[in-house]
Amino acid sequence: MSSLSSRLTEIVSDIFVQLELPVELGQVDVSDRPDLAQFQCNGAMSAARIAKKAPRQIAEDIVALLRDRVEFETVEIAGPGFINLTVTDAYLQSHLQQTIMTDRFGAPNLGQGQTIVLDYGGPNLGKAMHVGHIRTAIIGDSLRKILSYVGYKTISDVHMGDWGTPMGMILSELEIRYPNWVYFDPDFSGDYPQETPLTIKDFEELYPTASKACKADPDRHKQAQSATLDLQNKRAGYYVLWKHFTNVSVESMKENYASLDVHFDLWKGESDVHDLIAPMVDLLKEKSYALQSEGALVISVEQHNDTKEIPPLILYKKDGAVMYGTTDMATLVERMNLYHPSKIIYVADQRQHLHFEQVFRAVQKAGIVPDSTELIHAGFGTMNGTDGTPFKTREGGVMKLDDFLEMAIHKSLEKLNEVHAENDLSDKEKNDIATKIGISAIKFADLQNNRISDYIFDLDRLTSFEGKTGPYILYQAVRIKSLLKKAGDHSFKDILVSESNKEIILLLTTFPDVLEGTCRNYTPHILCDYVYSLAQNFSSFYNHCHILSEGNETVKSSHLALCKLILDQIETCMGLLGIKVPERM
RNA sequence: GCGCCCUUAGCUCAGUCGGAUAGAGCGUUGGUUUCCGGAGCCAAAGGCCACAGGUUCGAAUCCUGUAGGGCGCACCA
Repeated sequence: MSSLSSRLTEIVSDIFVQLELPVELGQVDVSDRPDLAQFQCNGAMSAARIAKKAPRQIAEDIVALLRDRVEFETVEIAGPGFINLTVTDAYLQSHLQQTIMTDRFGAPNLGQGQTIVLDYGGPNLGKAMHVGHIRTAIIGDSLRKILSYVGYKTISDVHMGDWGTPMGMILSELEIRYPNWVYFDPDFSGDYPQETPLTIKDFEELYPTASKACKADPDRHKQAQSATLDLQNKRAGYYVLWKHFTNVSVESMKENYASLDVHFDLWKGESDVHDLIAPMVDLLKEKSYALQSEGALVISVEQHNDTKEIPPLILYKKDGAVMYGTTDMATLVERMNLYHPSKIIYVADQRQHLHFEQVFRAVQKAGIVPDSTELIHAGFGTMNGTDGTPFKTREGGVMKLDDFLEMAIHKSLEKLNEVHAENDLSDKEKNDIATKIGISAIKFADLQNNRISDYIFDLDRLTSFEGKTGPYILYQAVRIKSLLKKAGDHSFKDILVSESNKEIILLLTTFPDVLEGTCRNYTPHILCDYVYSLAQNFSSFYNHCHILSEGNETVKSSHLALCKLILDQIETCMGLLGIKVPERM
């Protein structure tokens, strides 16, 4: 770690050790009271109990040893025993140049090359993607980028829902509608048609109709379950037809994810691990973990110190079909074999928490995943509308993902036409910029919330361009780009610390801490907060300090170098959030 | 019934390992442009951190209880 506060922590910790106090009490943080000092250490107060001395006395002892250090401008004690620290401008400047102005802004290497598998897609085959799929994609893809940046090798998997009951619902629905299709003729033995009988349009209506019918009629539901089982047993006609709609569906998903600018390394699904299920279950039977219960084959996941009842995970339903718990387990068999990851992170709705707990316990019990691999459910809140109930469009339906994106982009385009009324941008440029702005608004609005709390899907807020938004940050970055262009050729060298830029330089030195904090609980909102502060600080600096008219060449060059550094930081942070910065806007 | 999560400004949310005067954005009110891009900047008003106890030198943060809300609990994902 090479943030400035972590450097100071090293210095102060040494002194705590010298005084035979616990090393961790030497923790130095950015001050809560910038009017008093830049940094603070609260350890003297905690040490009082251990050392059985007055906190102020301990603070005095520590401060006596700190005063000689060249790093500090002032070292003071305040209140009950806060140690307030302010560094010299020279030290601040050298730290800036030696760590923050290096290739990755002092980013810590947390991953050390270890592998992390991320699972953040989960779209269902045969269903049009809607706004409900947006959170996992945005959060997951951002985590992928952030974790790669701090030294992990990441592998992301879209993990499609392609093997469960919804598949049987669609197949049975088609069989009811088109009983004469060859796919449904059990005696058919020739070659099935190469051409798909279905288009993506068909799916918009097909699944909702089938799902509704199954809910209303138990017999219809049984039919769907039986079709699911037949598919899982790879009944020829079903399987071929399923392949057709897999292809159609995946193509459309790829378009959706491409317009969101979300990437996956693997396009796997539940069905891909089908052949691993039987051997896995055999092994579980051998170890006596798989047991018959109420007609189903289950694995118990209770533990003796449980404070609650936790139901067993069902491996095979009584009709012999598998559910997603089983495919999730088998997927872990595959992931362990192929990648040996140190962590596997599932970015999925918090409502699935119990499911993941069951799966995690089951694979740990079965020895499929060793203790050395951490399994994490990074859950996020339920998506509600502004009235606090599950989100619906004004017409009461689900909002399709591409319609939503289109809305945001369209709104950006309108704003762009206002600003660039003189039409010095081509339509293509405008569309490109509007896309970047619209996507930035959506992604930033989503990521800036702590992922665990429920999510208010507020269209106006998600596509707003003012205040704490993606477009605001883009705007600041674009202003810097414009400024640097106007300044002409420059070699960026030293950044001189002065009163006008000290605050922003101090902020820049916290970047390594920000990354560390973001990765601690997989919460990109911490990074959002940082990049927003940075943009805000820049904007303030920009308004108070006229750069191009600066007469002193050294000062001007320093300002420009700082602007360049801030721009690079903003672009990097936004990149980690999955947001691209345009040249103009 | 059991369990998990939540409750912070009018609204939407931050608040990391317990630290000093709890912060943003929106909204409201006022100011700001002969000058680098005003999607901006400066400022003000706005808080019983749901409530009640407890632990602590110190609690929005930890513990217990209460109220309100959300969610989950065997063949859906």
